Amino acid sequence: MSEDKKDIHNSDVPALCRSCEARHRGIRSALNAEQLSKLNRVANRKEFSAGTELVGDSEEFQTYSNVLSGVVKLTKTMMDGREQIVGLQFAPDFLGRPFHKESHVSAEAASTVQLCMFPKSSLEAMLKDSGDLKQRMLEQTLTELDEARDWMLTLGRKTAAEKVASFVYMIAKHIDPEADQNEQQDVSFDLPLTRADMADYLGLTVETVSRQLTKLRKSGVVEIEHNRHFRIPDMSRLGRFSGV
Amino acid sequence: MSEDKKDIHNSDVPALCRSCEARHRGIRSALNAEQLSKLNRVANRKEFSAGTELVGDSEEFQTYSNVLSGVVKLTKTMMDGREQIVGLQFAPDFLGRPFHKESHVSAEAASTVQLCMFPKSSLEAMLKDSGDLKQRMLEQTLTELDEARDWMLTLGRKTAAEKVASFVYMIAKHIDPEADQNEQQDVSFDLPLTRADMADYLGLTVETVSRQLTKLRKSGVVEIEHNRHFRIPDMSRLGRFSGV
DNA sequence: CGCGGATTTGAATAGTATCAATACAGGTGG
DNA sequence: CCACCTGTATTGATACTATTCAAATCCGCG
Repeated sequence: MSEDKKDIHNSDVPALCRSCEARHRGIRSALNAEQLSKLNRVANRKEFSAGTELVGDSEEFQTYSNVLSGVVKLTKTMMDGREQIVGLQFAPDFLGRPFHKESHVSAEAASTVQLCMFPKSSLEAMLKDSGDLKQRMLEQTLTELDEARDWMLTLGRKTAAEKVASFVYMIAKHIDPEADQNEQQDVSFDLPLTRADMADYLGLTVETVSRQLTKLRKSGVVEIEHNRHFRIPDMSRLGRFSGV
Repeated sequence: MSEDKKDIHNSDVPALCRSCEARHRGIRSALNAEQLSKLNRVANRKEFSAGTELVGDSEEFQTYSNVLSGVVKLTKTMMDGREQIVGLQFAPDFLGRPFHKESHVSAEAASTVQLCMFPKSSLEAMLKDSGDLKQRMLEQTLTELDEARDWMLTLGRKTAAEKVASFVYMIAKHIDPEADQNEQQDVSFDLPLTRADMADYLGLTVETVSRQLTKLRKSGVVEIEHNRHFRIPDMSRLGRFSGV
């Protein structure tokens, strides 16, 4: 409480948090420097390899996290095994569901993931008396709700071709938020997800995803190398394929 | 600021707010009695008939509202007219998108709707210094996010039959939150939406919705009278049709 | 009682899923 | 360094679900 703000940016913030990307990107980070400094005493950085289950469905969780790097997928699964990805969390997103004992989704590392983990109680205590933290939390949650609603339109009303184009567009824009409507800007990236993940995100089968990617490739909208590396020569063109 | 709490429950709260259902149901109301009392000076109750557009897409909105009665649908529309409902707001839900100038969904009265409306600035001022309000807001937003994610599973992975059953189940449970898994409880209600609305919520066509409702009726899972009145003799049975 | 919108029903079609086989990439051990 | 092996991705043929187009029926209402 009596910490000097200047110190926060120096020795008071341990290497753990200094290297934590969550400090750098403003908007979607639920924690600011001062709060991170308080949390550092109990925080704890861990790495998980792709496929690791971080939180099971209906499982009681004891920690919250910030994503430092990699991608976490939030999924829902039906009894017979049908699966739907309902959210993707990139750095520096906050991971967890305040005010609920159990998670109603399961969280899995989609790629290698680094998390900064801290106990439930620590965050909840901070949430209680920091209006600023609540505010940031509210903002991230509202953003996630907006994204979920955008995705509902995709799931409910778009064709397979539009779905796949929308997905690629979404990822590309996440990599380079600037590239957009106007000029023909090019973006390239390594997709952190498998075709199966794409299918689970889009409510399609792997085969359909693959076929639609082939179509996009043949029409020159995307270039794909080694399955994972994508290049979009013209974002506005891809945008047109995703059906606005 | 110096208002006496006792008064809040009497004369200080005008008829407008005394009758406002938002005061009665705890969880999803973003406003408590004290806050309502402050807002009452600028609040304003209005009624809209089914089909009225409340907020257009990309429109700058100047007011927030609480839903007093009826149902508001939040929709997204594609250029070519394809439409998807991305949220339904019942009393006493809060309606609006804090921290954004424009709405990214359009809001339309699905039935006759009564709203308690107040200016953007009033709420935002309150939000600034009331941690409690932020908290309630955060809770409603998290709940809406949970609901959106549940619905993503429905949109992405369920069959038409399961979608329709899921929708009826969702509405029934909204009417009677108690009725549920265990015994064969019966619930009945008047559906506040048209078949076209159901289709837009489920990502289906009206014809498919109609066919699936017929199937459900013929198998005795639901009874339907005059198109709008539904009775579910056994909620657990309906639950089984919606595919968990 | 008749009108207009909403709903149901029917037949043909289109879009995805399913099933099956092949190709490819990355990692391992010889 | 190469051959193999395993998981991932692509491609093909067929089946099925939901859409589309068309028509009939129902419902609320003047």
